[in-house]
Amino acid sequence: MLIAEVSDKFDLSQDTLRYYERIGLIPRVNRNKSGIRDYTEEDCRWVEFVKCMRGVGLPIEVLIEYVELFQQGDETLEVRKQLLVEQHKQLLSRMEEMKTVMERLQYKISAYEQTIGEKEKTLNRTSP
Amino acid sequence: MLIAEVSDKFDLSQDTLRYYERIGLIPRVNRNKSGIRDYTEEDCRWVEFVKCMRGVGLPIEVLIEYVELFQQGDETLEVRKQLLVEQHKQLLSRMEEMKTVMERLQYKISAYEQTIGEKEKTLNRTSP
DNA sequence: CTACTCCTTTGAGTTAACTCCAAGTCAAGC
DNA sequence: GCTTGACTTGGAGTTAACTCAAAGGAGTAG
Repeated sequence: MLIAEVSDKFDLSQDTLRYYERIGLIPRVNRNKSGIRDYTEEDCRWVEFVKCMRGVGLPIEVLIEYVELFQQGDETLEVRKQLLVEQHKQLLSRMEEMKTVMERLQYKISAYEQTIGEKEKTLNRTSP
Repeated sequence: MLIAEVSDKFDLSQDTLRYYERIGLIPRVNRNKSGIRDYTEEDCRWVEFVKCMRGVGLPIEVLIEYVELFQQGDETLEVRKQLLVEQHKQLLSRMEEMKTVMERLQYKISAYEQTIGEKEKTLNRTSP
């Protein structure tokens, strides 16, 4: 698969794809005889994985570390698992924070509705 | 309240507090006769509000707009409410995304546990 | 062969959100 | 009166995460 197709498929610019590879956010992609990137299925899965994880804010350094560990083989299974567990935990606590903020927003919204409702009542009383 | 206290209270650097004010993320804080910021209770509530909302990723521009609308008075009640409703919606969809990512992580973690478990069995079989 | 398009690399530029710095002011302590 | 320290301002510097640009190679169309 060429970079243009991967770019379309995952809605990431070619520059971003090259950048991700450069900094080790995905493993190095093979080139064909003329030096052009040829993404395998597995490369695509990495791209998709990274896009997904970045999308919810997992730090780049963590993902880079994950790729590095992955490339070191089976000895790092446990460490990789721990890394995922830690990120899962982080996501959970961020979600909890978001939940309380959403409740706060909802409270404020209700207060606005209340206020607006009262304004309208006043208006109806004063304008015949 | 002096900037140093506000800085401590909300764990934001003085630079950040000044920056927030400069870009309109909080309304302008009054200065005393010698030009030094003197935060009122309301200023503090703004700081806390902004810190909270930024913490879950509400965009700065949106918050700036909210402050502007607020300062325009009661005519903007409805618009402000809509703005909050929209942000509430955004948070909800981000939370849904995070939830599916967390499920995915959990799935991966289980797969790791499985694999590691099998490795150990093999080890136990081969080492007396 | 020439032109064109798509890719390559290296390195520089951009944007957001701070963060730091220099020069200056003011009030308090000695 | 001088020093100290916390503050002021405007503006420059930093970092992360892209994003763009310049220079060049490979393969295809005319």
